[in-house]
Parts: sequence; structure tokens; C-alpha cells
Amino acid sequence: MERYNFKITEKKWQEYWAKNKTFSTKIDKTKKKFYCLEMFPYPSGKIHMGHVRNYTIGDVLARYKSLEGYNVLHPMGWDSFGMPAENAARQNMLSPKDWTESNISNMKMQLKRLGLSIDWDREISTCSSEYYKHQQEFFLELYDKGLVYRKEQYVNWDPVDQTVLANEQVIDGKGWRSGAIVERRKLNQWFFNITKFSSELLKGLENLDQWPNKVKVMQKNWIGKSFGCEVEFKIENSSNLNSISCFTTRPDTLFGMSFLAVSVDHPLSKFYEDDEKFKEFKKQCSTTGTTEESIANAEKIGFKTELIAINPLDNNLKVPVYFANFVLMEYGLGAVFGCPAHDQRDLDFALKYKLKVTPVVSPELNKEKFKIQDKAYTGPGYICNSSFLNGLKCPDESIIKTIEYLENEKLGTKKINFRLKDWGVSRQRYWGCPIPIMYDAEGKAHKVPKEMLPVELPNINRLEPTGNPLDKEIKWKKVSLNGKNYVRETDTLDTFVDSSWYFLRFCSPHNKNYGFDFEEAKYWMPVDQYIGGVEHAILHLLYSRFFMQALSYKNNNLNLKEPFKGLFTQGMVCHETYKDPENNWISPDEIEIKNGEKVLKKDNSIQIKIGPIESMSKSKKNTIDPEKIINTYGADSVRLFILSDSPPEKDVQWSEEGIISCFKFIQKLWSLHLKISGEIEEKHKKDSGTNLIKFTHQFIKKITDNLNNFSYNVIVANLHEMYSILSKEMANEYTRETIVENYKKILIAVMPIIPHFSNECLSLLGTRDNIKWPNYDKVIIEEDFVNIVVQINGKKRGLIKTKKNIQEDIILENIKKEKNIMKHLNNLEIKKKIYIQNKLINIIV
RNA sequence: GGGCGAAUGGCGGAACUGGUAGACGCGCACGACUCAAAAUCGUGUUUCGCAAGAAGUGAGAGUUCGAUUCUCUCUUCGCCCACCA
Repeated sequence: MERYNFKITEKKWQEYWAKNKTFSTKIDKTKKKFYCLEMFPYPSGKIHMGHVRNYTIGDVLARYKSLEGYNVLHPMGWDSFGMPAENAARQNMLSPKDWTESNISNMKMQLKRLGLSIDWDREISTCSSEYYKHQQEFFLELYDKGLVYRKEQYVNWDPVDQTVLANEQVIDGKGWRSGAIVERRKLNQWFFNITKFSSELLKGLENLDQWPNKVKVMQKNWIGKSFGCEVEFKIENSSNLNSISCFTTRPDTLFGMSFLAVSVDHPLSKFYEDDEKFKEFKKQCSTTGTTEESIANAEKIGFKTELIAINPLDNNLKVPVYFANFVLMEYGLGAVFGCPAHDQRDLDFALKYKLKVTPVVSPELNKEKFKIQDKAYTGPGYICNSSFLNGLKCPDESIIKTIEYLENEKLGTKKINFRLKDWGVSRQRYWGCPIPIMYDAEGKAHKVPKEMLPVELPNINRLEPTGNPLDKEIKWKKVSLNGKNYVRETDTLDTFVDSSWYFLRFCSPHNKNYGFDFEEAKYWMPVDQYIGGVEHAILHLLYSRFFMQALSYKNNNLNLKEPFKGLFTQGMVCHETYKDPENNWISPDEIEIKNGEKVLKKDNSIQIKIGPIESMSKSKKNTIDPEKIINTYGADSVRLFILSDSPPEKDVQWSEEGIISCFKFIQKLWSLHLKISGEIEEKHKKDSGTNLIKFTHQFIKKITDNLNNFSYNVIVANLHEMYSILSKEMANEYTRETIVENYKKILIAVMPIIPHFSNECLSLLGTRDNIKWPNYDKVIIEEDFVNIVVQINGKKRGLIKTKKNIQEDIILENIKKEKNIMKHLNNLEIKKKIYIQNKLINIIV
């Protein structure tokens, strides 16, 4: 029998789709639109299995929606600015641009071979000036709206390479390349005022009902809203400072205050700049660990000042003021009051410095003698030892009442605080979008005029190992305008800016005068389904949401606040790990199976140690190259396997056995196809086809439901069931017409999963154009007979097949005929019967 | 330390709003074809038991005629955040 030749067939269809522009889309207001978007890739060189999974999931949806009659926008582009290009360029002495572009062309070819239904006419690349020109316009637009500002911030500085390091480039406090100890340095940086939208970004989450809850919770915590108040503490004995303000969520514990602590970066610190002991303390603070966990668990240390702070609720309560390592300047006001009895961290500090511990919350009413040992009490209760606050129910009543009091007495103000910080967008890198700013002789920042955009990146073919490349481009830096000389900003934008609006660009990728066309954006936006890895749950998705807010701000043309209506986060692709006897990682390519044992190809006598299943990574050598796999098994097999086995939101395990089985399954489907399309003789015409029609409709319903639930792994199971049923049905005496008609519907239903195979079979049966998603008929699906479960005392004792919608007493009659069931009744008296029609009868004796 | 989620055969997983637990696949076993192997096809495959039957969805309780599904407590694992005042 002729085998299915995926090589010829897949190539044929991919060329057909390209030639006919099958997936190119235009605005069409007579049709409902569907914008299906997968997170665009960074062009690192080759596609990996994670891409295969991501884009297959998206493609299944895009093809399904398209068959359903939606006008589907399914674009692809390249997130092509970023450090890997710079690193590769330095290593190989070539330009980041050439490296990036050759990667893009290779990966584009690879993606096409997956048979994705992408409108390639809309392809964009963030490193092209056609793209970043508009990004520079947006920067200036936000600048005009007052959403951009400049301020000093600490960066990681590598003193040897003379460059700024990203956090992930700092390893154990040392530069990843130079190994030099990293310094903290203050630089002027540009910021987006994302915190202006803290409330909107938080509130907007409530309406995102098609987002995974997990992601919403993560964003909510990231934004970190807390309700409390600012309290002012008078300082008794200072000539420099009258008072220090603190933010607190627990003003009701003020009577338990035993110290006041401020950050070493607090304005107060400038009065201690020359104090040797303070300097030493500050140094000590900066040496504690580098990992976040070690910072959190580091010992609490303090530097006692001579200052005394006065409790605003009772002027006789006076406490010492400390600098402390656990107080962050970035949150609140960089100052806290310590209440050791009810906060573990404060308690640790108080015990260390022998400060008073006064309980002011007691678990029970009127238990003033409640004692704190080494565990702070953080539970609910009643306020005590607190003068006029005593007896208030804590925390609900006590916090509100205390804030009311403080506000009335002008001692404090109600305040909502966010953890979210403004977005620093300056990067001291070459391969990014230049910031369209220039400085005059006095160092004052000016916008680069709109007509001078884009500020193009100069071509640099050889990147120096040290410093910021743009800073050395003397010619490029100089700008003359109206007889004045300026110097360009040499920082580029964080690449997260590039990806914060690309979904808008896809709506009108060739629009010249603005980043997008409002008419097009209004039609296509929001993205109906966004699909990508959960690792972007916070930053990318939050920044994109901010960008929509910022563009809509003071702009009536764009009434859109949320870019992504639906979000789906897929799991990772994993593989077994292997090691040789010397504990070196071994790639699956180097292994073969002999007599059921995994052995090294080049030396069969060496056995392999099989390690845990982990997400594919180069360091563990457990990666599989998608291109090789597509060459060997074909795109449809790859698509089928990457969807099978695990639900898309969970991790999936890649295995050789699995992909082979999918390959074989497609071959089986092909032989079934040959049987159906070829060998039916017209003489068999006895069967009306009821069973086949019923099955077809049931199949379509299952596929439709599973598509809508993202239960793609179950669809693969449905395909297997379909094969086995259709194979059996072939023995029945249907007319050719009946068989082909139903088979075609089935082929269309599997098209989103295995498009090449499906299109080929349909086309061989004469169907090529105007293919529509088959509908199912609810009436046809209904079974005339049902199996009713017979339970006795809640235990299943038998099944009775009856006609649908039958009366309870008839079923009981039937049961009486079944010896196997009756023996469990044991002639006992029936106390109760529960009958659920068409499902179950439970007899209680 | 805080938050979120998960736990079902040898393995990946299925089970709609509580109603036949283990669909489908992998693996394994046996059989057919073959001189033989591969490929292919067929049968079986939760555990205990010869069987009748019994037990069974991480552990323990609860609600219910009935719980993988709902509630509570606990255990283990995973992910995210983390000195957040």
C-alpha cells in the first residue's frame, strides 16, 4: 500500500498557502473578528520546542476560528533587540544587525515548516527603524503627557568593563564577564510613570475574566496595594529635623511602639555622612548576601542615633531612633515605627537591642497581662494597654478608629500605598531603541523634534568589550539644530518597551504616520486570545497593560484600556536527562536503545544513567531540535505529539516513543483514507447510515467542545477513537455517498490539528475551497438507548440498558429479572429509591 | 516568611454543573504473519483473589442515597513573591 509522503504533501500545501495568501487578512466589518496572538519570539538562532508548542497551540485556535467563519488576525514578528545579539556580536566580531537578521530568516523558514496559518504580510521586527521610529514617537507622546521623567537611580556597575550590568549578569556580587566586584553607582535614568495607573491596573484585573486566576493574583501582589496611614513623629532633640513621617498599616498598635527605624538612604542620613561609625554601619548593611532569600533572612542590625521620637498619641512615650538595615527607602517613606509585640521582625530587633516590648493586642478581651516571649502575636483580638483605644476590636475596628482619631487631631493622614515602582527604561546598551532625547550645553534634556525621527542606531560592526558603544559614537552623538549644538542621549530603551505595543502594530504594520491606524486598531483590538509562557505573567503583561493606559490617557480616539481579553499560559516542554558514568550530561541524540536498554551510540557497552525529567535546557543537554524532528516525522506528527499527552497549560514530556507513535498514527489515518476513498463498491447499499451519522455528529461536538476548553490533549484521544470506530464502521454496508459525506466532515474537524493531512485528503475527495466548520445536530446526537446504573446502598451492582426517558417502575421490573442484581437485594425490604432519569437508580435496603 | 496551585495504574493523563473511576496514548505481556528479525495486525493490562467477590483517586474527618469532584484539618510536591512597615 502507498505510504503517506509527508515530505511532498506538506511542502505542497505550504507553498499553496503562501501562493494563494490563504491567511492574509483585511478589515471586514461584515464579519466578526478574532485576534489570535502568540508571544513573539526573540530571534536567538533556531526555534526550540517551546516555540513549537506555543505556536501550535495558537495555530490550532486560529485555524478553528477561521473555519468557524471569523475574520482571523494571526500575525508573527520578532522581538529582535536585546543583549544576546550584542554578546554574539562581540564574540564573533560581527554586527548585531547581521546576526539578528540571519537568525530571523532561518527561524522564519523553520516556523513556516510547521504549517502555521500566519499572515506573513504583517511581519514586523522591533529592531527595524520602521518599528522603533513609532516607539520614539510614543516616548515623546508620553513625555508630553507628563508620564516620563528623569531621576537618579542605582545601577550595577562593572568597574573593569566600564559598563552597567543587568541583575542577571551579576553573579555572587561579581560581573559575569570580568569577574570584578560590582559597584553600586548612581546614574540619571529615564522612567515611565507606571505608578500613576496603580489603581487602574489593579482594578482592571477584575474584568479580565478570561485570564488565569494565577496571573491575576501575581499581578495583584506585584502592584501590592495596602491601606493605612502616614503618621508624623516629632523629634525632640534635633537641630536639623523637626519630625519623621512613617507609613503604617497598623496605626492601632502605636501605643506598643518602642523604637523608630529609618533606612540608611533616608534624608536623615545626610546629617551622618561624616560619622565614621555610621559609614561603617552602612558598609556592613551592603555586604549582607546577594540572593533575595538571604536578604530576607539576614540578621536585623541597627545604628542608634541620639535622637528621640515622640509618640503622637501620648507625648510622654519617647523612643530612640535607629538606622536599620531592614527598612527600605523604596517603599513607603523609608521609615517605620517598631511595635515588637506584634511584628516578628520588630521583635527580633527589639530583643537584640534590649528595647521594651509592650503588648497592645490581646487575643481575649480584658487580658492585660498577656505576655510576649520570642514570638510576636499577629492574630486578631482586642486592643489593650492603649489608653483610649482599649477594648477596640482588632484589626477591623481598631485600625479605622485610630486613623479617624489621627486625622481629627491632625497627627496623620489616611493613605493608600503601592508596592509597584516606576518603570526605569534606560539601558546602557547598544542594541536597543535609541531614546529620542538630546541635551544642550547646560545638560538640559530636550525632545528630538518629531520630524527628525527616527533617531537611527548607527551601524557598528565591531563592538568594543568595554563601555557603552553609543557613548563612543562621537559623530552620531552630535546634533545641530537652529544653530545650537546638542548631544544625544546614549542610553537605549528597555526591550520590554518594544514588546509593550507590538500587538497594536500588527493591526496596521505598514502605517507610516503613527504606530498604528486608529480605525484598524478599533476593529482588531483587543487581542482575543493571547498565548505564551507564564514567565511573562508579571512584567511583560503589566507593561503592556500600562502602555494601553498611557496611550489612551488624554486621548479620546482610543477607548481601550486592556490589550488582552483572553490569556492562556502554556507549560514547558520537558525531556528525560541522561548522564554517562562520569556524570557528564548526554544528549538524547547520542543515545540509542539496544535490547530495551539506553546505551551510548558510539560505544554500546556504556550504559546511561537516566535522570529526572526536566524542562529542556542547553546546559542539561536534554533539548530536541524541532527542525530535525520535522524532517524525520513531518509537521503534522510534531503538531499532534506536542498537543497530546498533557493539557496545554501543564508541562509536557517529549519522548522518542511518543513522536514515533504519532507518526505511525498518521500513517494509519492515511491507510484508512485510502480504504474510504477507493474501495467502496456500490453494490452495498443496505444500511441507511444512522450509526455513522450519529458518530460523526458526536465527534464534531466533542472536538468543538474540547477546542473551546483548550483540552487539546483530549482531542488527540478523540482522533484515536475516531480511527478505531471508522475502521469498524467500514465493515457496514453504507453507500459511498454516506461514507464520504461524513468522512469529509470529520476531516474538517481535524484540520486545526493536522492541517496538511486534512487538506490533502479533502482535496483528493474534491474539496478545496470554502471549507466551513461542520455543525452538529443535537437531535441526531441523542442516544435512543441508555445504560442505567443500578446501585444498591450506593454500590454499583449492575447496568440495565433501556429506552430513553423510561418510568421508574418499568426499570424496577427489569431489575427484578436480573439475578446478579437481585442477589444483592437479598429479599430485604426496600426503604428508599433514588431515581435519576436516564442515569441511575439507587435502592436503599 | 507570605501567596497560589497540584496530588488518580508501571508512566503521561481522562471523567460535563456530585451519578458506571482509569477514556486515549506510552510501556509491558501474550498471540498471528515470518526461516528469522523489523514493521504490521489482534488480545490483555488498577490491586488482591483460582473464583464469587473485595479494596481503590496523597492521609484523616464531614456533608450526601451517592464524593476524584463540595467543606475542614494535615502531609508531600511545584510555581510565584519576598526585610513591603
